[in-house]
Amino acid sequence: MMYNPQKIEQKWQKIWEKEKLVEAVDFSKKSKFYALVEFPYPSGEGLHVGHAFTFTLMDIFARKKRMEGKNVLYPMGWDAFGLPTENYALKTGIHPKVVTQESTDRFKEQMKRLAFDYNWNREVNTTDPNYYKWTQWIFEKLFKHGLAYKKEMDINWCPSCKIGLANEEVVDGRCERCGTKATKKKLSQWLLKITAYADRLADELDLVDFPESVIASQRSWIGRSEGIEISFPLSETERVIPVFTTRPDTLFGTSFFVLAPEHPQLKELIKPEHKKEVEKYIKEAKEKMELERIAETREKTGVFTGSYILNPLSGEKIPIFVADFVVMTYGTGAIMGVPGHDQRDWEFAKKHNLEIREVISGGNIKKEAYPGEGKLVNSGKYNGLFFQEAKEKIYEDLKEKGLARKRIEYSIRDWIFSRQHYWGEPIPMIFCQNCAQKGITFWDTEEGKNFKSLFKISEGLAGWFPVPENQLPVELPEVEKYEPTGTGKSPLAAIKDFVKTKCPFCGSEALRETDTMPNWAGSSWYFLRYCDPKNDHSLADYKKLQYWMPVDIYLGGAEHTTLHLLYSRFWHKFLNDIGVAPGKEPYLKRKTHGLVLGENGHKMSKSRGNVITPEDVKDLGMDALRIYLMFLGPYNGTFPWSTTGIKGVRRFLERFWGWALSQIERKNKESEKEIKILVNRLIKEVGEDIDNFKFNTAVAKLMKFLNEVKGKRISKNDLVNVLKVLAPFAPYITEELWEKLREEFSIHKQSWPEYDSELIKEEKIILIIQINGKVRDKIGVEAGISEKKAKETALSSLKIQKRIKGEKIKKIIFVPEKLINIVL
RNA sequence: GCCGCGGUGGCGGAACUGGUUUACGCACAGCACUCAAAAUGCUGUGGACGCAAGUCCAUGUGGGUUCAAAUCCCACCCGCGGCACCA
Repeated sequence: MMYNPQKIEQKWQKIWEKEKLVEAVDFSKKSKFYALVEFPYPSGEGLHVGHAFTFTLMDIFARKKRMEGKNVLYPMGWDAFGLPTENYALKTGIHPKVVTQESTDRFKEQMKRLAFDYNWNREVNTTDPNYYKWTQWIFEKLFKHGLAYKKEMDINWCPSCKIGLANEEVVDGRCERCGTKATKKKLSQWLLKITAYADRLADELDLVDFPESVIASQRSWIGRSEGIEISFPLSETERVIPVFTTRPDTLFGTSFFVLAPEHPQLKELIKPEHKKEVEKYIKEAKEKMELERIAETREKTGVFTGSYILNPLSGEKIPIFVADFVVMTYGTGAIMGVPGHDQRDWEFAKKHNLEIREVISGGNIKKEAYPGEGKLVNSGKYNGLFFQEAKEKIYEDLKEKGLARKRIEYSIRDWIFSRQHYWGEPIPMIFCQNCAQKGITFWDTEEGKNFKSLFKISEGLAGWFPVPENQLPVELPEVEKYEPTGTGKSPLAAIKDFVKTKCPFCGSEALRETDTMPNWAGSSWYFLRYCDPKNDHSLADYKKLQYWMPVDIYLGGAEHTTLHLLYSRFWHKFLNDIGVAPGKEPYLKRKTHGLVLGENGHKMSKSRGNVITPEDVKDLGMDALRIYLMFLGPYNGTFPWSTTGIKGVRRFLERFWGWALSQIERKNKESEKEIKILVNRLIKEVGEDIDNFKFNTAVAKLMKFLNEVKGKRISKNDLVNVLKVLAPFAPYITEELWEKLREEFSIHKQSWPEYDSELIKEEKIILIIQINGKVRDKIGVEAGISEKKAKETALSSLKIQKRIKGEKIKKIIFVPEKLINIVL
């Protein structure tokens, strides 16, 4: 009988649909396992083999866990808010809701064809009002707890998409999506105080099993830096200007002082004779900023203000400059210039002929700044101290004078949460002009007064009220035009019925917020919703969350290590703080998957025309596709697609099919011992490979096994075990052969076979005989051979005798079960 | 510049708790089947020299540790990813 994968696929897909295989059962006594793979954005083009790669990895892993008897939660859903859908709607006039429905239907059908065995009864969709009701609910909680605030600010703006961008969405100064150069625009934006969780987001990475690279990326994104704030007294007034430094030990090396062009105290320090020059510089710096001053040459420009500041310990008079290499967004917007021990300061000093003073010995400061360690010199009473010690001492002395305090700086910024688009969750807030004028905030209302906020409430929120919870969700209204207005307002602003509402506090006319949330919002908590996807009363039942959470293994893309992963950890920690989600961390273990490139080695994209979809290889069969994708290489690698490669896998399945059928016909009673050993080893090794995410070598072992047993007889029992081991990889062919064996439906409800550990013990080993570490002979010997016997065997080898003739044996090294090395 | 990961045949990759380098597959070559081709099967395939048995050399480069290094250490080169006037 010919192997006809398409026929088999159609047959079993129908049966699996009707007769459910395995469900995830809430509160089952079996031990739970939560296997999660990042849910996709259902693009109009459908699923390609890159998606298939990722999903197959987890599908095999989850199937194995089920076979091991675990109660596996293995869900799928749709991260469906987003620009492409909106853009498509813009072009065609079809409602994004309709487009999304079509796309998700298509994805789902493709996933079913690929035999991804998800718990479809737990499907979630971020664009479903019953889902985003809770996304909005979380936002309101963030607001009430002081973690959401509004701020007039310069935001990154994409002139092409006409949308505000988060810092994370600007890559090399360009819009992450369309590549247009980002500009700045002043808009009033909602921000989330992720900075309040910066320490925990960094520290609690110790609690989870994430790849080293992910931890490093997250820590560097958070960018914690511990230092002190030193106040420098101005020479002419009583006032001080603080700086942030991690190197107080270099204080005596300060030969200049720099303020950022935007520094609030700058104006009063400009002396009349420098006014023209300084104001010109500030103006230029501002313009430069708009043209991205980062990308420009890093020449250390700057001008003298005419004013001086005093070294807080030595009293030395220090000139104050303004320079744009100092930025207002980090530290205090002012620095102490220590050219001897900071490269940027060194360059600035060179350019402006300022003194470069050595205060830490060990480098050659004539050539370059020395940022390393050493003893203090030229530092008065601190001379001779090691820099670490000096840090402490100087800090103590400054603190005594009230001129220093410990300070931690982060490079992470608060999360800009407003988007000026239609296809996103409406931010559920109402602005009341009447209350705003009276300075009334949510926390002045009856509800607000009784509300215990976990964090300090930001100012400037007068007149802003969350939509009462019983009115959630704030549904997206129908609109005629999806175009962003380009004025900085979302298309929702044009819908009067939507915008006009009543103030929940005073009842007078009020306006709804018309911005929507970024597409990171819905994905920041979806893993919780899978645990209880249809709950109307809460985002998920706490008991169910306690049962299923945390996610045991989370597979996702490298592009999400600093954004999605950080945002969702932040939300989870917050939800834990307010008692609606258990556990400090949502994900126990994170794995980063690789990428399948087009056949030409470039990233698959419609515009490059190198996209391969499952449909393109349907003749070869989905089992072949699954196995081929696993066989490409390690799960985290990047590989070009190869059509000849997948044909090789198809040949393997073809041979397997033929071999298995002939075994079924023959009805062998017993396998030879040698075959039994091979089967038992296969069970062990493939099982371990799956556990270790080594799917490529698991496939290699299956292929090797077939090569070794081809043409040989195997008992039914052994064949059954081989099928079970192959089943997670190739669900269709194994189900079909299972049926031919007249076994009870379905192979996918079976448990993972056990192996006989006695049987697979090696009886014979190949003893490697080396001379001076080079392999000179290999002899088959019994396992567990003694050192004495091994030596005898080695020395009796003719090849060895020839080589050691006339030489003196210095020593012989024996490694049990492995080798013997004769040193001459 | 800093942080993380990597560099093994013509290609994707195995082997990394130090102990047979190149598993498995692709590609290629020869043979069989065929009028022929495709498909399939069998055999071969790291490099150099050799008719051969065989010998020597090979895991980015250069050193080191060790009886023994793809694996550990040092320096350097290259590639990928992240961060970056961060004070």
